[in-house]
Amino acid sequence: METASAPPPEERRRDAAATRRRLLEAARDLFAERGYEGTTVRVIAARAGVNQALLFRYFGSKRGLLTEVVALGGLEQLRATPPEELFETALRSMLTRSTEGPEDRSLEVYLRSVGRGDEAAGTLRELGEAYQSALAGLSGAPDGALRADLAMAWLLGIGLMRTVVAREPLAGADPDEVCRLVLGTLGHLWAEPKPGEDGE
Amino acid sequence: METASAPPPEERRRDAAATRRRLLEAARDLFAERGYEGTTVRVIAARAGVNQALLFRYFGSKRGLLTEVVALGGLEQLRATPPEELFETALRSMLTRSTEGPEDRSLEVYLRSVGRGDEAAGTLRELGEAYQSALAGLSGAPDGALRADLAMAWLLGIGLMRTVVAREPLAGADPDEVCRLVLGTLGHLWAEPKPGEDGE
DNA sequence: TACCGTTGTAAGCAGCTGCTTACATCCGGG
DNA sequence: CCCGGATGTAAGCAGCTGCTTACAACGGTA
Repeated sequence: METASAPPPEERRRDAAATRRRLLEAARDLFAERGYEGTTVRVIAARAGVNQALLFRYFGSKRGLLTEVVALGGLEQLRATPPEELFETALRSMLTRSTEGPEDRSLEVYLRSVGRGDEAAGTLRELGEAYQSALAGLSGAPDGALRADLAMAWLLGIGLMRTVVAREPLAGADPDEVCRLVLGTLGHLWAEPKPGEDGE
Repeated sequence: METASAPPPEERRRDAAATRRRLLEAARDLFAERGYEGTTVRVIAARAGVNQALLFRYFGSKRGLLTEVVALGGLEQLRATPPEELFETALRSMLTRSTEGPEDRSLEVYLRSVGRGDEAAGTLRELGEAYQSALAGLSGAPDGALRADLAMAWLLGIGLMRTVVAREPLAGADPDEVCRLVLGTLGHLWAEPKPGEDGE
């Protein structure tokens, strides 16, 4: 069938690297959609079109898979995005379910995986702290970290409300409109003065 | 010990009503702390000091228990609270883990139980819509429902961030301070104009 | 061609989940 | 007293979870 003149990729039938990548991509999307605990290894393997035992061969555990997913495009891409665009980027990617191209889903993965227990704690905490310190600088206030946490909390809540309860009008709202409302309001959070202090 | 002059309660050893109530209270607290899916029937029964089979005798299913928990202090107490105090009341009860007295935990139960799937959907959706319409009136804007959703999303996110990831500084922050920041910021959400429209 | 590590597969493990069943025990009314 | 429904208990069900094991099949190398 295929002309043998093109040697390189040619769809190898047994390809560990490709299998790893497919698992990684399936896990990235599923974790972002359903959270860590809401995603089963069987579903990950199925979406990747791979036997689930291979997940454990290549990543050791479900937790190990999460670690690699987060490490993959996560911290690095975070550092490449200017802080003032960080929140809007994350919010927009959370509001649009397009999922095309290698977007930065790391914040989304983090926020959606936050639910329930210590299972996913360690790895995700690191990513969360990185985002926290990036956002903290946006407010001149000395409690910038707290304000950053509140902003992330809102992001988390919006994501859950949209995809999990899917309640109208939030679920079907125009992303631009939601973005405008949230970003406009958050501007005031950064500026809100501490009690007993003048502005910045 | 006890004078026999008071016949009525006297701690009956087999008391269906008391057992029901203990299960209800245990479930209310646990659902608020861990969410619906994060709470197992065995844990509920254990905290209530009751055999878990009785949970099914009295409520039919875990879902049935949730329905009664929500119906209990939920919608009724919601209607008794003026809308402008609703958000602050819910936020405060979420920020303080005191858990003393029969507080209105209904919004907390709702928000914490929102995670994952359709399991708890029906009953909780009703409660959520009641809160939504109550909050929607706070903004004069025609998209008040959307803004109400966004406010509830923030509440949900703050609760999850505090109890689940327990990340500093949000986890240990002074409730009054958090309250002030959030309420101050939300004031701007109610006032934020729609594009192409003047204020209200 | 014969070999052997790499890759893929099927089955099953223990532990958890919500829920059910069969059975003790209490206790008020006859 | 004693019977029978109400109440409480122990055990177990099927189905799910993350994970492991024993084995088959491929394919580069010697």
